[in-house]
Amino acid sequence: MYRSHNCGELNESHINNEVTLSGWVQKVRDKGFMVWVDLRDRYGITQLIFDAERTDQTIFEQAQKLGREFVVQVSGTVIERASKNPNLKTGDIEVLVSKLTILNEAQVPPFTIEDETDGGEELRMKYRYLDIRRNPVKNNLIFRHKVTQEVRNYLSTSGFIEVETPYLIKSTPEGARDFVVPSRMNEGQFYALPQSPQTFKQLLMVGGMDKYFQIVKCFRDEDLRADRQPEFTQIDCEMAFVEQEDILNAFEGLTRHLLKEVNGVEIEKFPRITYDEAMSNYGNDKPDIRFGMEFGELNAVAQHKEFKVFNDAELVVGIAVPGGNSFTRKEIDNWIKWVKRPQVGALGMVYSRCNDDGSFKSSVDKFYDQDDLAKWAEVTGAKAGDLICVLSGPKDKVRAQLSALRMELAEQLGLRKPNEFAPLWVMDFPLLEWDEDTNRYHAMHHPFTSPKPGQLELLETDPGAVKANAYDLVLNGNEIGGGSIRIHDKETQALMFDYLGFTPEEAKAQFGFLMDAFQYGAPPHGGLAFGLDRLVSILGGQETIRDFIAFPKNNSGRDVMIDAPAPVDDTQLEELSLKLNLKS
RNA sequence: GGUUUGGUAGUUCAGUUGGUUAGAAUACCUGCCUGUCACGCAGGGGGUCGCGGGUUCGAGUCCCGUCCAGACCGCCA
Repeated sequence: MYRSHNCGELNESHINNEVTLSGWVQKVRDKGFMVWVDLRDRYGITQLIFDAERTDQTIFEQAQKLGREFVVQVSGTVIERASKNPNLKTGDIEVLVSKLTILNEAQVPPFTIEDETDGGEELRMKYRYLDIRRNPVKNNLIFRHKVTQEVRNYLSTSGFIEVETPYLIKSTPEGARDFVVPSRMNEGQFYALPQSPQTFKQLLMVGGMDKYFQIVKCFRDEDLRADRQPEFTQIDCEMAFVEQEDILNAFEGLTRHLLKEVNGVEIEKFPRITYDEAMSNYGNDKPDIRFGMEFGELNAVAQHKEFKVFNDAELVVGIAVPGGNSFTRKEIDNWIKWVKRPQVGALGMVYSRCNDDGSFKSSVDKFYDQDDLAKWAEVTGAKAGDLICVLSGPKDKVRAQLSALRMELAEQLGLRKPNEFAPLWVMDFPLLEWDEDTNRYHAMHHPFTSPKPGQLELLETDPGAVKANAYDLVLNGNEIGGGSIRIHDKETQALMFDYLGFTPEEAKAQFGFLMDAFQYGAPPHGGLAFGLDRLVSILGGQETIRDFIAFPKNNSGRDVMIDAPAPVDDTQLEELSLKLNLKS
């Protein structure tokens, strides 16, 4: 028996008990006459004591030689501490060791295994198994387990069935780049790893599994970000015989359940706004509504003077920065510099200080008088002490720029509080999106999304204006889920493919199986998929999803621990009938 | 593909205008220490300044190239 108890559970009630513990050596404090060892496992830390008087001499000397992260097994008596440590759950007791076994020695780890480690990101990733011993990472993994467990509980209780779908499927040209897998048995042919189980879950609806979910890995071969991994996990859900309202209710229920069970936060009804409202009020289809700073469109009150920059702009739009009048001139200049960075791309920024006496001082006083500026304040909702920041330019660009500024300002001002949760639904997304590169429309969500009733005709006249039965669930400025009511008849689906530029042959070759299925009694259906990694990290109040993934990939899609990807040897290539054609 | 920041001891970082033997903290090793728990005290070892080239009497420092890492833009139906 390696252990009778774990390192987190012993307390005063165990005093005088004989116990056996196993774990890692966190720390050795050798005072000469006594040696204390902090023994750590998943559950906590228990202090071991070796005493020159009470402990056998060979064991005592052995204890003095223990190193960090040695794996040891000890047996001994639980005793009351002479000086207690109120910061530790087990701080009232210690174990007077009578038997010590070194199960495995350890090299000195490359970084400290402590909550505040001295290790950098790269090193922690390379030795991730050591990183996982640390509380912050360990607790995140446990937190993730708790979330997925609650998801399974809630959905199962609601009658959903978890069904696994295949990982080796077929590549399609729409959407993200596929990871491809060569097939040995089918020379020259490739599987693709799924970007999502989208078509399979629709086929499950045709199969009559009217409430389906799956916690499933998805794969996209695109560049990474702090919140984006090439393999990631979705909570994928689909329901048959439902309208949009049913789906929103079902998954608002799930989200509410998670917030309550995991975070102890109760939220009544999630607000709903349309995509168009989100864009005009926040410049963004995933607004963070924990703080105000809503956009105020200033065309009507800023284009009547001789200021050419504004007069020539499609959109003049501003936000009120709460307390922003306390910014120094230098700080404001830095913000102007910030919006002019190529990543943001604004040409400049106009500002107006809202003084406490009700007066205004703007960077364009030459053009605008106090009455004008008062109207700006009214439109942006600025109060005394605020700073109005105004950008102008082409509508779509300037909205994106001001949105970036709004988020960065909120971040710097500490308005994005991690323990505050503000979910909302963004509704009525456009069905199609113009693609500059290919010079055609492509599906904003995916090609299986149904248009709003009666809008199919608009496809002929004004395709960009067609709204879809599509919705996103947004939490604290992050898209945590998205879905739609699907097309479930062959004719409409064929029409969609046609509009998206598929020839009938291409549509048949790529999605024939789906359209075939639609001919055999496909029920009306729709669903939604949550990004689990992101959801967990937001509920956990942290920014990077990597800290909630046991073995994440780095910025270039590499696993630095196992050093993947890596070349394969020639016999493997031979077997797969592949020949490399390297560019460098 | 682009913008940007960084790479110096095991680790995290400092290193001024280009100028003596490249420092600090921490980790590690040795010794001491009668209740430690961020233990303390004394001592010690530890460096291809990412790599290659250039400028210079002299380069961690300046220039060019390159590799690696981070953030962001493009991209992510």
